[in-house]
Amino acid sequence: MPELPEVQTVVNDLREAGLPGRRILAVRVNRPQTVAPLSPTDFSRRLEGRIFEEIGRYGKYIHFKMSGGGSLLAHLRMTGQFDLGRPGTDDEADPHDRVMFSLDDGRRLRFHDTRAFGRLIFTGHPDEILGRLGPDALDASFSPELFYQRLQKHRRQIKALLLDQSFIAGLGNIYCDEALFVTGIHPLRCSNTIDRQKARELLETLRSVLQTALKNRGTSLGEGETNYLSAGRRGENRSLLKVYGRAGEPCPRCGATIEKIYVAQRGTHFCPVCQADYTK
DNA sequence: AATACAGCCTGGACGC
DNA sequence: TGCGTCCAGGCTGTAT
Repeated sequence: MPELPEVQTVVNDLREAGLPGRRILAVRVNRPQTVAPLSPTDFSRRLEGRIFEEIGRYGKYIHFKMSGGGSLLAHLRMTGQFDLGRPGTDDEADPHDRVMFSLDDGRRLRFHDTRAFGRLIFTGHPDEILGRLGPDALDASFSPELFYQRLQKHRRQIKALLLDQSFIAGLGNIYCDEALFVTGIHPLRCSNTIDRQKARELLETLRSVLQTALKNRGTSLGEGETNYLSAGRRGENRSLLKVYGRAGEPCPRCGATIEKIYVAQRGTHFCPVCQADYTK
């Protein structure tokens, strides 16, 4: 499931595949909800003729800056994938291709999304959406001191807070569990009980976990079509996960049994010994 | 302010 | 083998 490293991998792959500079000749919307709130007709009309100029990322959003000043914001949610390849025929139509862009070099950019949670938003004012997000987790100007100050402003379960995109942008369920384990912080610990030193350690660990995952092209968990892929390739980070998806297995650090609980309605994996410092 | 929960989806895992 | 049931998860909107 795409979090920051997976989204950044998609951005890198689309850049490398030469999407920047390509002009959209035609847009086909197979699932109207994917491009809401615009209608399929408006979405298509407003994008046809524009050139993909730059591709960036903020949090889990992909930000395509288009010629003429508009922006296409893409959120992959659970199963969204971009595939930039040769044009296909209708015979090969995939029922999960939600939107297709025909490009001026004969290729086709497909937005494939099995579970259909993903969104493509065309807007002239991307800041209205991106401005609601907290600092990007990898933004170097987001300092440990600022992170500490922001933790102090809330009295929330630390994992719930890290998952909140308006607090810090880019983290999801997998990398939160991993970073809390490495730092030895219980996922239910109250955010304002984390001291300056521990806050610094947590932010540095989060970044280290994300950077490592990025080097491995992210985490693919399963084998089916809902599995994360970019440029047709799996992410190779799964074997490095220490607690996520390992409930019932021994902790790699102390040998205690990894537990699974629910925090903010998400499956949460942790070691009850290494992360025992639970303070309400 | 923090939390809970339904809703959006559907493949895949699991149990019988 | 085949069928039914439930789970996974990001995010939004609503309720408590």
